Amino acid sequence: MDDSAITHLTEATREKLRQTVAKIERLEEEKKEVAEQIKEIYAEAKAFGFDTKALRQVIKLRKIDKADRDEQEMMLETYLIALGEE
Amino acid sequence: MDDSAITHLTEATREKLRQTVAKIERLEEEKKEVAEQIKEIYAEAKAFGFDTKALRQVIKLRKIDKADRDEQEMMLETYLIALGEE
Amino acid sequence: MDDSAITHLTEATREKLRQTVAKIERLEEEKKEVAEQIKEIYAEAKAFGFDTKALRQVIKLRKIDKADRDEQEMMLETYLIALGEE
Amino acid sequence: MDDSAITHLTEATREKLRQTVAKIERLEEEKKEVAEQIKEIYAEAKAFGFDTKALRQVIKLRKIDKADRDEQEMMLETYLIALGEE
DNA sequence: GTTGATCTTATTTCTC
DNA sequence: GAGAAATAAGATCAAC
Repeated sequence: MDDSAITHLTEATREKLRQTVAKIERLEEEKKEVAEQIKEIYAEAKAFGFDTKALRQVIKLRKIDKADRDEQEMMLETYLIALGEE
Repeated sequence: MDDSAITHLTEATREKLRQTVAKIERLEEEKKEVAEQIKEIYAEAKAFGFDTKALRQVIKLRKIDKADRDEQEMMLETYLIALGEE
Repeated sequence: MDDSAITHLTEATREKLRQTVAKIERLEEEKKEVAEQIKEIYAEAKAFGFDTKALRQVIKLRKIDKADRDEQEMMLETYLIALGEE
Repeated sequence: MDDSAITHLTEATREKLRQTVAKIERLEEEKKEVAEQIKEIYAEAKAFGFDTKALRQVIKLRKIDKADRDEQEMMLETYLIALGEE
Protein backbone atom coordinates (compact mmCIF):
# COMPACT_ATOMS: atom_id res chain seq x y z
CA MET A 1 0.00 0.00 0.00
CA ASP A 2 1.47 3.26 -1.15
CA ASP A 3 1.59 5.69 1.73
CA SER A 4 1.83 8.79 -0.38
CA ALA A 5 -1.42 7.89 -2.05
CA ILE A 6 -3.40 7.80 1.14
CA THR A 7 -1.61 10.41 3.18
CA HIS A 8 -4.47 12.85 2.92
CA LEU A 9 -7.06 10.43 4.21
CA THR A 10 -7.93 11.19 7.78
CA GLU A 11 -6.47 8.85 10.33
CA ALA A 12 -9.98 7.66 11.17
CA THR A 13 -10.61 6.77 7.55
CA ARG A 14 -7.29 5.04 7.22
CA GLU A 15 -8.05 3.06 10.34
CA LYS A 16 -11.44 2.11 8.97
CA LEU A 17 -9.78 1.00 5.74
CA ARG A 18 -7.25 -1.11 7.58
CA GLN A 19 -9.94 -2.82 9.60
CA THR A 20 -12.04 -3.47 6.53
CA VAL A 21 -9.16 -5.05 4.67
CA ALA A 22 -8.26 -7.11 7.72
CA LYS A 23 -11.81 -8.39 8.15
CA ILE A 24 -12.11 -9.37 4.51
CA GLU A 25 -8.79 -11.14 4.51
CA ARG A 26 -9.67 -13.04 7.63
CA LEU A 27 -13.00 -14.14 6.21
CA GLU A 28 -11.41 -15.16 2.94
CA GLU A 29 -8.96 -17.23 4.87
CA GLU A 30 -11.87 -18.91 6.66
CA LYS A 31 -13.65 -19.54 3.42
CA LYS A 32 -10.54 -21.12 2.01
CA GLU A 33 -10.23 -23.41 4.99
CA VAL A 34 -13.82 -24.56 4.67
CA ALA A 35 -13.30 -25.19 0.97
CA GLU A 36 -10.31 -27.35 1.82
CA GLN A 37 -12.36 -29.31 4.32
CA ILE A 38 -14.91 -29.99 1.63
CA LYS A 39 -12.19 -31.26 -0.67
CA GLU A 40 -11.02 -33.55 2.10
CA ILE A 41 -14.48 -35.05 2.49
CA TYR A 42 -14.60 -35.77 -1.21
CA ALA A 43 -11.13 -37.30 -1.05
CA GLU A 44 -12.18 -39.55 1.83
CA ALA A 45 -15.35 -40.52 -0.02
CA LYS A 46 -13.27 -41.42 -3.05
CA ALA A 47 -10.88 -43.47 -0.94
CA PHE A 48 -13.89 -45.23 0.50
CA GLY A 49 -14.98 -46.19 -2.99
CA PHE A 50 -17.68 -43.65 -3.79
CA ASP A 51 -17.91 -42.14 -7.23
CA THR A 52 -17.23 -38.51 -6.45
CA LYS A 53 -18.68 -37.30 -9.70
CA ALA A 54 -22.00 -38.90 -8.83
CA LEU A 55 -21.70 -37.62 -5.30
CA ARG A 56 -21.30 -34.09 -6.58
CA GLN A 57 -24.40 -34.58 -8.67
CA VAL A 58 -26.38 -35.68 -5.66
CA ILE A 59 -25.28 -32.61 -3.73
CA LYS A 60 -26.20 -30.39 -6.63
CA LEU A 61 -29.60 -31.99 -7.09
CA ARG A 62 -30.39 -31.65 -3.42
CA LYS A 63 -29.35 -28.01 -3.58
CA ILE A 64 -31.60 -27.32 -6.53
CA ASP A 65 -34.31 -29.16 -4.77
CA LYS A 66 -34.14 -27.03 -1.68
CA ALA A 67 -34.89 -23.95 -3.71
CA ASP A 68 -37.25 -25.51 -6.12
CA ARG A 69 -38.94 -28.44 -4.49
CA ASP A 70 -42.30 -28.20 -6.14
CA GLU A 71 -41.16 -28.19 -9.72
CA GLN A 72 -38.83 -31.10 -9.32
CA GLU A 73 -40.90 -33.74 -7.64
CA MET A 74 -40.07 -36.71 -9.79
CA MET A 75 -36.39 -35.91 -9.70
CA LEU A 76 -36.56 -35.41 -5.99
CA GLU A 77 -38.07 -38.76 -5.45
CA THR A 78 -35.41 -40.34 -7.60
CA TYR A 79 -32.48 -39.09 -5.67
CA LEU A 80 -34.07 -39.41 -2.30
CA ILE A 81 -34.47 -43.07 -3.09
CA ALA A 82 -30.93 -43.10 -4.37
CA LEU A 83 -29.74 -41.83 -1.04
CA GLY A 84 -31.79 -44.41 0.74
CA GLU A 85 -34.13 -41.93 2.30
CA GLU A 86 -37.78 -42.69 2.21
CA MET B 1 -26.53 -42.55 -10.16
CA ASP B 2 -29.34 -44.96 -10.85
CA ASP B 3 -31.65 -46.83 -8.65
CA SER B 4 -30.43 -50.26 -9.53
CA ALA B 5 -26.91 -49.21 -8.70
CA ILE B 6 -27.92 -48.10 -5.25
CA THR B 7 -30.33 -50.79 -4.28
CA HIS B 8 -27.70 -53.32 -3.42
CA LEU B 9 -25.51 -51.10 -1.33
CA THR B 10 -25.15 -52.48 2.14
CA GLU B 11 -26.85 -50.59 4.91
CA ALA B 12 -23.42 -49.62 6.24
CA THR B 13 -22.49 -48.12 2.91
CA ARG B 14 -25.76 -46.26 2.69
CA GLU B 15 -25.18 -44.89 6.15
CA LYS B 16 -21.70 -43.78 5.14
CA LEU B 17 -23.19 -42.07 2.09
CA ARG B 18 -25.76 -40.26 4.20
CA GLN B 19 -23.09 -39.01 6.57
CA THR B 20 -20.86 -37.87 3.73
CA VAL B 21 -23.66 -35.92 2.11
CA ALA B 22 -24.58 -34.39 5.46
CA LYS B 23 -21.00 -33.30 6.15
CA ILE B 24 -20.58 -31.74 2.74
CA GLU B 25 -23.86 -29.92 3.00
CA ARG B 26 -22.99 -28.57 6.41
CA LEU B 27 -19.62 -27.32 5.21
CA GLU B 28 -21.14 -25.76 2.13
CA GLU B 29 -23.61 -24.00 4.35
CA GLU B 30 -20.69 -22.66 6.37
CA LYS B 31 -18.90 -21.54 3.27
CA LYS B 32 -21.99 -19.76 2.09
CA GLU B 33 -22.32 -17.96 5.38
CA VAL B 34 -18.75 -16.78 5.25
CA ALA B 35 -19.27 -15.60 1.68
CA GLU B 36 -22.29 -13.64 2.83
CA GLN B 37 -20.28 -12.06 5.61
CA ILE B 38 -17.72 -10.95 3.06
CA LYS B 39 -20.46 -9.41 0.97
CA GLU B 40 -21.73 -7.59 4.03
CA ILE B 41 -18.31 -6.10 4.73
CA TYR B 42 -18.16 -4.81 1.18
CA ALA B 43 -21.66 -3.40 1.53
CA GLU B 44 -20.72 -1.61 4.74
CA ALA B 45 -17.57 -0.27 3.14
CA LYS B 46 -19.61 1.04 0.25
CA ALA B 47 -22.07 2.69 2.63
CA PHE B 48 -19.11 4.27 4.38
CA GLY B 49 -17.99 5.80 1.13
CA PHE B 50 -15.29 3.45 -0.06
CA ASP B 51 -15.12 2.45 -3.68
CA THR B 52 -15.64 -1.28 -3.47
CA LYS B 53 -14.13 -1.93 -6.86
CA ALA B 54 -10.90 -0.38 -5.71
CA LEU B 55 -11.15 -2.18 -2.42
CA ARG B 56 -11.39 -5.46 -4.27
CA GLN B 57 -8.28 -4.48 -6.19
CA VAL B 58 -6.45 -3.78 -2.97
CA ILE B 59 -7.35 -7.22 -1.65
CA LYS B 60 -6.31 -8.81 -4.88
CA LEU B 61 -3.02 -6.95 -5.02
CA ARG B 62 -2.19 -7.90 -1.47
CA LYS B 63 -2.91 -11.50 -2.38
CA ILE B 64 -0.55 -11.30 -5.36
CA ASP B 65 2.05 -9.58 -3.19
CA LYS B 66 1.79 -12.34 -0.65
CA ALA B 67 2.14 -15.05 -3.28
CA ASP B 68 5.05 -13.12 -4.68
CA ARG B 69 6.75 -12.86 -1.32
CA ASP B 70 6.23 -16.54 -0.59
CA GLU B 71 7.61 -17.47 -3.95
CA GLN B 72 10.60 -15.17 -3.63
CA GLU B 73 11.52 -16.86 -0.37
CA MET B 74 11.86 -20.13 -2.22
CA MET B 75 13.50 -18.53 -5.15
CA LEU B 76 17.12 -17.84 -4.34
CA GLU B 77 17.68 -21.40 -3.30
CA THR B 78 15.62 -22.70 -6.16
CA TYR B 79 17.46 -20.66 -8.76
CA LEU B 80 20.75 -22.13 -7.73
CA ILE B 81 19.64 -25.72 -7.72
CA ALA B 82 17.38 -25.07 -10.59
CA LEU B 83 19.49 -23.59 -13.21
CA GLY B 84 21.61 -26.66 -13.36
CA GLU B 85 24.25 -25.53 -10.89
CA GLU B 86 24.87 -26.54 -7.36
CA MET C 1 -29.31 -29.63 -30.50
CA ASP C 2 -31.90 -31.76 -32.15
CA ASP C 3 -32.61 -32.61 -35.69
CA SER C 4 -35.93 -30.93 -35.92
CA ALA C 5 -34.39 -27.73 -34.67
CA ILE C 6 -31.83 -27.77 -37.42
CA THR C 7 -33.87 -28.91 -40.35
CA HIS C 8 -35.50 -25.60 -40.94
CA LEU C 9 -32.44 -23.45 -40.77
CA THR C 10 -31.90 -21.60 -43.99
CA GLU C 11 -29.01 -22.72 -46.11
CA ALA C 12 -27.27 -19.42 -45.34
CA THR C 13 -27.53 -20.08 -41.64
CA ARG C 14 -26.29 -23.62 -42.03
CA GLU C 15 -23.35 -22.31 -44.00
CA LYS C 16 -22.61 -19.79 -41.26
CA LEU C 17 -22.75 -22.59 -38.72
CA ARG C 18 -20.34 -24.71 -40.71
CA GLN C 19 -17.89 -21.84 -40.99
CA THR C 20 -18.13 -21.06 -37.30
CA VAL C 21 -17.42 -24.64 -36.32
CA ALA C 22 -14.53 -24.76 -38.78
CA LYS C 23 -12.98 -21.56 -37.42
CA ILE C 24 -13.22 -22.73 -33.84
CA GLU C 25 -11.75 -26.10 -34.65
CA ARG C 26 -8.89 -24.51 -36.54
CA LEU C 27 -8.11 -22.16 -33.66
CA GLU C 28 -8.28 -24.96 -31.14
CA GLU C 29 -5.90 -26.92 -33.28
CA GLU C 30 -3.56 -23.91 -33.31
CA LYS C 31 -3.78 -23.59 -29.57
CA LYS C 32 -2.92 -27.23 -29.16
CA GLU C 33 0.09 -26.85 -31.42
CA VAL C 34 1.38 -23.89 -29.47
CA ALA C 35 0.95 -25.85 -26.24
CA GLU C 36 2.99 -28.65 -27.78
CA GLN C 37 5.70 -26.23 -28.78
CA ILE C 38 5.89 -25.03 -25.20
CA LYS C 39 6.29 -28.61 -24.02
CA GLU C 40 9.08 -29.07 -26.54
CA ILE C 41 10.94 -26.04 -25.25
CA TYR C 42 10.77 -27.44 -21.74
CA ALA C 43 11.96 -30.81 -23.01
CA GLU C 44 14.92 -29.19 -24.77
CA ALA C 45 15.73 -27.17 -21.67
CA LYS C 46 15.69 -30.35 -19.63
CA ALA C 47 17.97 -32.07 -22.12
CA PHE C 48 20.30 -29.10 -21.87
CA GLY C 49 20.52 -29.60 -18.14
CA PHE C 50 18.10 -27.04 -16.78
CA ASP C 51 15.80 -27.98 -13.95
CA THR C 52 12.40 -27.60 -15.56
CA LYS C 53 10.61 -27.31 -12.27
CA ALA C 54 12.65 -24.27 -11.41
CA LEU C 55 12.25 -22.95 -14.93
CA ARG C 56 8.49 -23.16 -14.53
CA GLN C 57 8.78 -21.25 -11.29
CA VAL C 58 10.79 -18.55 -13.01
CA ILE C 59 8.11 -18.19 -15.68
CA LYS C 60 5.41 -18.11 -13.06
CA LEU C 61 7.20 -15.57 -10.91
CA ARG C 62 7.77 -13.30 -13.90
CA LYS C 63 4.08 -13.58 -14.68
CA ILE C 64 3.12 -12.59 -11.14
CA ASP C 65 5.63 -9.74 -11.28
CA LYS C 66 4.09 -8.55 -14.50
CA ALA C 67 0.56 -8.72 -13.13
CA ASP C 68 1.81 -6.93 -10.08
CA ARG C 69 3.43 -4.19 -12.10
CA ASP C 70 0.36 -3.76 -14.30
CA GLU C 71 -1.85 -3.55 -11.30
CA GLN C 72 0.41 -1.13 -9.49
CA GLU C 73 0.29 1.20 -12.47
CA MET C 74 -3.43 1.46 -12.04
CA MET C 75 -3.17 1.58 -8.34
CA LEU C 76 -2.05 5.04 -7.34
CA GLU C 77 -4.83 6.61 -9.30
CA THR C 78 -7.28 3.97 -8.23
CA TYR C 79 -6.46 4.29 -4.57
CA LEU C 80 -7.19 7.97 -4.61
CA ILE C 81 -10.47 7.75 -6.43
CA ALA C 82 -11.24 4.56 -4.76
CA LEU C 83 -10.89 5.21 -1.17
CA GLY C 84 -13.53 7.87 -1.30
CA GLU C 85 -11.22 10.81 -1.86
CA GLU C 86 -10.65 12.89 -4.94
CA MET D 1 15.99 -12.34 -11.53
CA ASP D 2 18.58 -12.12 -8.84
CA ASP D 3 21.98 -11.51 -10.41
CA SER D 4 23.99 -12.76 -7.50
CA ALA D 5 22.26 -16.08 -7.75
CA ILE D 6 23.26 -16.71 -11.31
CA THR D 7 26.62 -14.98 -11.45
CA HIS D 8 28.50 -18.21 -11.56
CA LEU D 9 26.65 -19.56 -14.57
CA THR D 10 28.70 -19.24 -17.71
CA GLU D 11 27.64 -16.49 -20.03
CA ALA D 12 26.66 -19.10 -22.61
CA THR D 13 24.39 -20.81 -20.12
CA ARG D 14 22.86 -17.55 -19.04
CA GLU D 15 22.22 -16.65 -22.64
CA LYS D 16 20.60 -20.01 -23.22
CA LEU D 17 18.42 -19.48 -20.17
CA ARG D 18 17.37 -16.05 -21.36
CA GLN D 19 16.43 -17.39 -24.77
CA THR D 20 14.51 -20.27 -23.27
CA VAL D 21 12.48 -18.00 -21.03
CA ALA D 22 11.85 -15.63 -23.91
CA LYS D 23 10.64 -18.43 -26.20
CA ILE D 24 8.28 -19.79 -23.59
CA GLU D 25 6.87 -16.39 -22.78
CA ARG D 26 6.33 -15.64 -26.45
CA LEU D 27 4.54 -18.94 -27.00
CA GLU D 28 2.38 -18.45 -23.94
CA GLU D 29 1.46 -15.05 -25.26
CA GLU D 30 0.49 -16.66 -28.56
CA LYS D 31 -1.58 -19.26 -26.83
CA LYS D 32 -3.41 -16.57 -24.93
CA GLU D 33 -4.13 -14.69 -28.14
CA VAL D 34 -5.54 -17.77 -29.81
CA ALA D 35 -7.74 -18.39 -26.79
CA GLU D 36 -9.04 -14.85 -27.09
CA GLN D 37 -9.78 -15.36 -30.75
CA ILE D 38 -11.83 -18.42 -29.88
CA LYS D 39 -13.81 -16.39 -27.39
CA GLU D 40 -14.44 -13.80 -30.07
CA ILE D 41 -15.80 -16.40 -32.46
CA TYR D 42 -18.24 -17.56 -29.80
CA ALA D 43 -19.24 -13.96 -29.12
CA GLU D 44 -19.88 -13.37 -32.83
CA ALA D 45 -21.84 -16.58 -33.08
CA LYS D 46 -23.97 -15.49 -30.16
CA ALA D 47 -24.54 -12.08 -31.72
CA PHE D 48 -25.57 -13.88 -34.89
CA GLY D 49 -28.17 -15.76 -32.94
CA PHE D 50 -26.57 -19.14 -32.39
CA ASP D 51 -26.96 -20.89 -29.08
CA THR D 52 -23.38 -20.97 -27.88
CA LYS D 53 -24.06 -23.67 -25.36
CA ALA D 54 -25.22 -25.98 -28.10
CA LEU D 55 -22.33 -24.86 -30.27
CA ARG D 56 -19.87 -25.82 -27.55
CA GLN D 57 -21.52 -29.21 -27.32
CA VAL D 58 -21.12 -29.73 -31.03
CA ILE D 59 -17.43 -28.89 -30.83
CA LYS D 60 -16.97 -31.19 -27.89
CA LEU D 61 -18.80 -34.06 -29.55
CA ARG D 62 -16.77 -33.67 -32.72
CA LYS D 63 -13.60 -33.68 -30.63
CA ILE D 64 -14.57 -36.85 -28.83
CA ASP D 65 -15.51 -38.30 -32.13
CA LYS D 66 -12.12 -37.69 -33.66
CA ALA D 67 -10.49 -39.80 -30.99
CA ASP D 68 -13.21 -42.35 -30.71
CA ARG D 69 -15.05 -42.52 -33.97
CA ASP D 70 -15.97 -46.16 -33.98
CA GLU D 71 -17.66 -46.30 -30.63
CA GLN D 72 -19.78 -43.27 -31.23
CA GLU D 73 -21.39 -43.94 -34.56
CA MET D 74 -24.97 -43.15 -33.74
CA MET D 75 -24.01 -39.96 -32.00
CA LEU D 76 -21.75 -39.06 -34.85
CA GLU D 77 -24.49 -39.43 -37.37
CA THR D 78 -26.76 -37.28 -35.24
CA TYR D 79 -24.53 -34.30 -35.08
CA LEU D 80 -23.23 -34.60 -38.59
CA ILE D 81 -26.81 -34.30 -39.69
CA ALA D 82 -27.26 -31.46 -37.25
CA LEU D 83 -24.42 -29.63 -38.87
CA GLY D 84 -25.90 -30.24 -42.27
CA GLU D 85 -23.13 -32.49 -43.44
CA GLU D 86 -24.13 -35.62 -45.20
C1' DG E 1 -32.30 -5.92 -20.46
C1' DT E 2 -27.99 -6.67 -21.71
C1' DT E 3 -23.27 -6.44 -20.94
C1' DG E 4 -19.78 -6.91 -17.57
C1' DA E 5 -17.72 -8.66 -13.31
C1' DT E 6 -17.33 -12.12 -9.82
C1' DC E 7 -17.55 -16.43 -8.06
C1' DT E 8 -17.89 -21.27 -8.33
C1' DT E 9 -17.77 -25.57 -10.51
C1' DA E 10 -15.90 -28.80 -13.82
C1' DT E 11 -12.86 -30.50 -16.83
C1' DT E 12 -8.42 -30.96 -18.39
C1' DT E 13 -3.46 -30.99 -17.92
C1' DC E 14 0.75 -31.82 -15.80
C1' DT E 15 3.80 -33.60 -12.51
C1' DC E 16 5.37 -37.00 -9.35
C1' DG F 1 -2.65 -43.28 -11.36
C1' DA F 2 -3.37 -39.89 -7.96
C1' DG F 3 -3.00 -35.32 -6.51
C1' DA F 4 -2.30 -30.52 -7.74
C1' DA F 5 -2.55 -26.81 -10.78
C1' DA F 6 -4.38 -24.46 -14.88
C1' DT F 7 -8.07 -23.59 -17.85
C1' DA F 8 -12.57 -23.30 -19.19
C1' DA F 9 -17.66 -23.11 -18.28
C1' DG F 10 -21.53 -21.92 -16.05
C1' DA F 11 -24.13 -19.28 -12.73
C1' DT F 12 -25.09 -15.22 -10.38
C1' DC F 13 -25.39 -10.53 -9.51
C1' DA F 14 -24.60 -5.66 -10.15
C1' DA F 15 -24.42 -1.68 -13.13
C1' DC F 16 -25.58 1.07 -17.00
